[in-house]
Amino acid sequence: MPDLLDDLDRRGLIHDSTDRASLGARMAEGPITLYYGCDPTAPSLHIGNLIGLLLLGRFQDAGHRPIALAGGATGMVGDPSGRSEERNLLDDAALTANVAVIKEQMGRIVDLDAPGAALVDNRDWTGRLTLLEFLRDVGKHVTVNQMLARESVKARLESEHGISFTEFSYMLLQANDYLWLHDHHACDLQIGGSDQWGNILAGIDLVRRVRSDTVHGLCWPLLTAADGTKLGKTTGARVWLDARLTSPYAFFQHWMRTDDADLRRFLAQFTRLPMEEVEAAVAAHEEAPQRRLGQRALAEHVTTLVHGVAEANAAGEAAGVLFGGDPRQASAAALAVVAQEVPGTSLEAGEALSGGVELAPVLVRAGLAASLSDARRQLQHQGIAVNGAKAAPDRQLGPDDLLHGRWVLLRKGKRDWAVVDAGRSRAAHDSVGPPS
RNA sequence: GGGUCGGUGCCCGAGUGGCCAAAGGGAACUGGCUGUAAACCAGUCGGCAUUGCCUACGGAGGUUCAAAUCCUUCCCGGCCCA
Repeated sequence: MPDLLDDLDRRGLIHDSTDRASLGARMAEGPITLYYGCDPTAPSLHIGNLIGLLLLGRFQDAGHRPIALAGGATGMVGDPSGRSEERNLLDDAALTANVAVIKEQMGRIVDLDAPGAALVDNRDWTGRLTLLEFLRDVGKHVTVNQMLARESVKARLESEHGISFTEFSYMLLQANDYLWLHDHHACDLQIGGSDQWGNILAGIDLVRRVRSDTVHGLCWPLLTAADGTKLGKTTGARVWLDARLTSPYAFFQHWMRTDDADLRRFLAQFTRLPMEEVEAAVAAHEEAPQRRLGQRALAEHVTTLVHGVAEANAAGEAAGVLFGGDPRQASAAALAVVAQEVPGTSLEAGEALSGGVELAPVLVRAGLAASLSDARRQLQHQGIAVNGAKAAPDRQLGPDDLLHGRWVLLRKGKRDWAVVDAGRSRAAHDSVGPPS
């Protein structure tokens, strides 16, 4: 087994760390307890959180003890890091629901039932902390001068939006988490994205001041895709771990579309493949980039990790049908798989194929267009294909369009597919419309 | 609390009575070229309707034939003063 820190280095996962040598020495002594926290600001984690969870897993594999923290308390306050504006606060019910989802998702990626591992919610200890205790036990150890020096605070002070006292206090809550975990779980390492570095340092300082103990921090570079956009977004929207928000098929496709330039890094950071295999996969890919072997390997690994083997296979199979060749040649069984994976709709009452069905409203229902205007625009621009063949702007759906007597495949642009299912009632089938 | 400046479409940002659904940039979408990639070129980018209507420029009122643009008031923020 190679040295863990060296391995992380090769994967490009170490952006910054507290004294590397002493951290290495501490890890060599025996199992270290480390934590990674996610705030429940949305109803699901997204692929950006995957790095941290996987990292917990990497440490676990190396014999260390991971703690996943759901920020039930910090989520109420809102982290100003990387934010140009004040956050909107979530109400209690939404927060509680989000925490439940996040906990489940964390457990899916990391084995939190293993001995030494833990899943915690910082609301459990922060919720009962009184204001006076907080001011005396935490606030007293931190100078406002230091807090003002933090980049995230500075940026907000200079912006016209300002920063509320609530968000300004955020770093103290997170620092207190570290202290609490250090006290109760002997946690000596906190990991996070580089945007968390300031918060992590605040915790390390607090532990040193209050307990005179040296604890560690490690952060990975905040990911951006090769084109400079923030990671975790496809077509402007986040890629969620929740299958209801991002279907396994869409999830799979997100990775299939990875830029060649990002392949090595993503394989290294989003999969548990040994680095030798990552290098081999990249080398194989570069032999014949047009075969997209690297993207496929990446998509299969990550989708399996998040949604399981069965879903990953189904998504891959559906992609094979859609991108393989002429969908009119596909078997009924293959189309059934596609219909499961791709967004879909069915015919409305009153829409009879024999009479010809207007395409635009169907595109909207299937989620391929945002509005009728948008749908018409796409048709006008030759952006829509029916069963793989470009559709004229006045194209209507008729009985001859049914594949295997049941399905019509619609495509927008090169890669967005949807299926019209004439064999099912609409109510049971609609599956469009995740939040943004 | 006082003064002052500001709140524009997904984001940034012009516009300061009609020619404004609102310049420009970014993002996004489609087409072309490709490898379900990148880069590049072209088009699109509030909604409904096939050249007309509706909804929009922080909220609510008002002035006017006509307001994102003027007035009143409320909410939110920056800066200065207390």
